[in-house]
Amino acid sequence: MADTPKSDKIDMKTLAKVLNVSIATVSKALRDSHDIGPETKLKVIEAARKLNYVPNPYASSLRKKASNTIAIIIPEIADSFFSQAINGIESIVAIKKYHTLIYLTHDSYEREAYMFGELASGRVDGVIMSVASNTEDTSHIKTLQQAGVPVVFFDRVFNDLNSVKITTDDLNSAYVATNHLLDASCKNISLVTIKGYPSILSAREQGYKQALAERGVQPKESGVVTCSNKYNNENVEVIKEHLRLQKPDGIIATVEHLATSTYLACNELKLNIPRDVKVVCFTNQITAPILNPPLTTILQPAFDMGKKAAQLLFDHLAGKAVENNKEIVLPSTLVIRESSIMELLN
Amino acid sequence: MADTPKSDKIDMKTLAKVLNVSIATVSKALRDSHDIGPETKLKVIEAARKLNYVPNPYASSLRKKASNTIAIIIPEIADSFFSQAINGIESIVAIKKYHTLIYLTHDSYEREAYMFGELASGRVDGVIMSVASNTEDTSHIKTLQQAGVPVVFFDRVFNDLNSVKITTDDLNSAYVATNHLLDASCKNISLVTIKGYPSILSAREQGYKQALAERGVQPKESGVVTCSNKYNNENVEVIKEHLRLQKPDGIIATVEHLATSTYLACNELKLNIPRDVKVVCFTNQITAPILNPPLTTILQPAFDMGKKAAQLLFDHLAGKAVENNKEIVLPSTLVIRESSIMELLN
DNA sequence: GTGAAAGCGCTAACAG
DNA sequence: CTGTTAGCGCTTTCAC
Repeated sequence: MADTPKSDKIDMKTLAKVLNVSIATVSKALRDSHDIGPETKLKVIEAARKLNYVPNPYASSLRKKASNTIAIIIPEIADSFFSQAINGIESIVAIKKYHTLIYLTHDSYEREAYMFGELASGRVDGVIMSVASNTEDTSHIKTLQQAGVPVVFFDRVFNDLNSVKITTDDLNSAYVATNHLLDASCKNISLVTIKGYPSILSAREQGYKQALAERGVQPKESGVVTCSNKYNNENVEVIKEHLRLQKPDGIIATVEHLATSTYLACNELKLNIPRDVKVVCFTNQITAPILNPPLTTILQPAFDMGKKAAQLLFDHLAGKAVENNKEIVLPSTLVIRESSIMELLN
Repeated sequence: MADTPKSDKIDMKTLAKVLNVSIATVSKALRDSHDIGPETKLKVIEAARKLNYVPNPYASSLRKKASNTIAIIIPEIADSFFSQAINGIESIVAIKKYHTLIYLTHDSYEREAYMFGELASGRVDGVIMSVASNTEDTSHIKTLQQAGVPVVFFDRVFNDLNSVKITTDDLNSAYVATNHLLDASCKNISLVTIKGYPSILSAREQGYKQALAERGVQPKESGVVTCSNKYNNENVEVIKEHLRLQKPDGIIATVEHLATSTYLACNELKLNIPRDVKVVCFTNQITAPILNPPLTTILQPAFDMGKKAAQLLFDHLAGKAVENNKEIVLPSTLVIRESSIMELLN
């Protein structure tokens, strides 16, 4: 009834019949095997092209025990860091002519573990991932690794796992950002952050505290504002409350969407950025320069992190010796704009 | 040498052996077939769980001629519209326990056509796509459809193709935006846009021109600024040039990254938004309210478009009668902020 | 250089 | 209710 007239699928068998050769010959010719004569090869390839032959990937995967597919497992996608990282991964995957399965954990350990389960039995040849914020048990990851599937981590990594990790210098970036605010004569700097995220946000918090301590400021717990993971109005309220109570003159926001919340909170309280509060945020959003005021950011090398992760995964798949516990740290850069500058430019 | 001790893959055969039943019984028990006794079923499921059995997806796909996988084919991913749409798609895919392959065309017809080729032979059960800007020939799409793979379009669609399409009311949104600027007493409104994108940007251009015409303003060609597809500095120069020559007092930017370019161009020329130029942009970026000034946007229902596209694809896959040429139009909304407002709020 | 045959792991008839 | 059997479409020894 539907108008989808199944066009006659042509497979190797029919191809072989048409060409009056064996199916084995077709297979070898198409994979450019050394033991097929050049004319035969040409004939086969020509016929395949003409008849629009497309090999069945699953038959081939089943036989070869290789899927030519990788998985990307990340917490979320509507985030410029992750989407730029995907671009980096894709830049390599496309060259290798692999396929990419994408899975979003929405920062849930349960989903992450479920997804890893789905990847057993050869669905993918390798995995690139950034772990969910509430993942503590890593057995799902280990199980997959033990099954022979390499897992490369980027951004949010697990240090106790024996595998390649691509990170950026979170601790140092926060350290630099904090010092930058101190240099801009902030006396009371707060960190606006999110619960969880073991590896990465705690590194940022450490960098922040370390910088304060070195400058003789005792970091107090009340300087850390804990927001929710989701982009919502609640966070604006939490930050407003903090601004009212603690009256910080500097804020470091540790994740992208908290920039918006922080700006809105300041606006609603009629606090001027940077005069009353100076702001720095970890974000890759392209709108940073046109915010009110232009936002000082810690720009992460998202694309390159994704690209590097993919490169190392493919090195591993190609059997190249990849140091098992390799940890690559790509630098983030502090891009200074008006939101953290002392003297207004006018 | 690598420390990846292939754990003994356990398959149905070994599972059957352990349980002292036939392999068929195992298969049926696991798929909850009606003709297996409840105790046997339990025994099998229990053993499978205990031995950590995971079915080989490719063997099953090969046999069933169904992959439980769909493909998303989109121009780019570092764009809030597309990443939010993916979230919408994923919200359904996750429920259906399907898998998602993702392909980025980078707006290239050649890559798009290549990717469609890869999808023949059953790699996916269905496709959700937004076409590349320079795709004119649709034979690659038709070929896949004729092979029985349903293709659902969203956002950038082809009208001559016989399939489900999810769009937003681009023409009307531009029409509304233009009228909004006219109401704000703009006399000389320009459209900042991009070459190509047959379906969607031309609809926006039409809406713009139609609104002008109805208000007795003859739209002139010089009112349309053509930028490049990529986010770069060149676009800023093109827009500056236009601002200098045409002195528009209103600008409608048709794609997300042109908001940044337009703001930067105005800043560099020291043109005040909204006093000298009022700006409206098609964008879903969450930073719109904190720009300088807050940006009036045409907000597209990205998540819902993706979700609806996925729902209809699964309806089709489930054999439900889906009207073949169904076209669903979800409304965009004009969110008015300071960038297009006549009187400053102070 | 080419072909026959076995089988990857699973599902679906069909018998019993 | 359970088991036997025949493939899905491809790759890969191993004979010829």
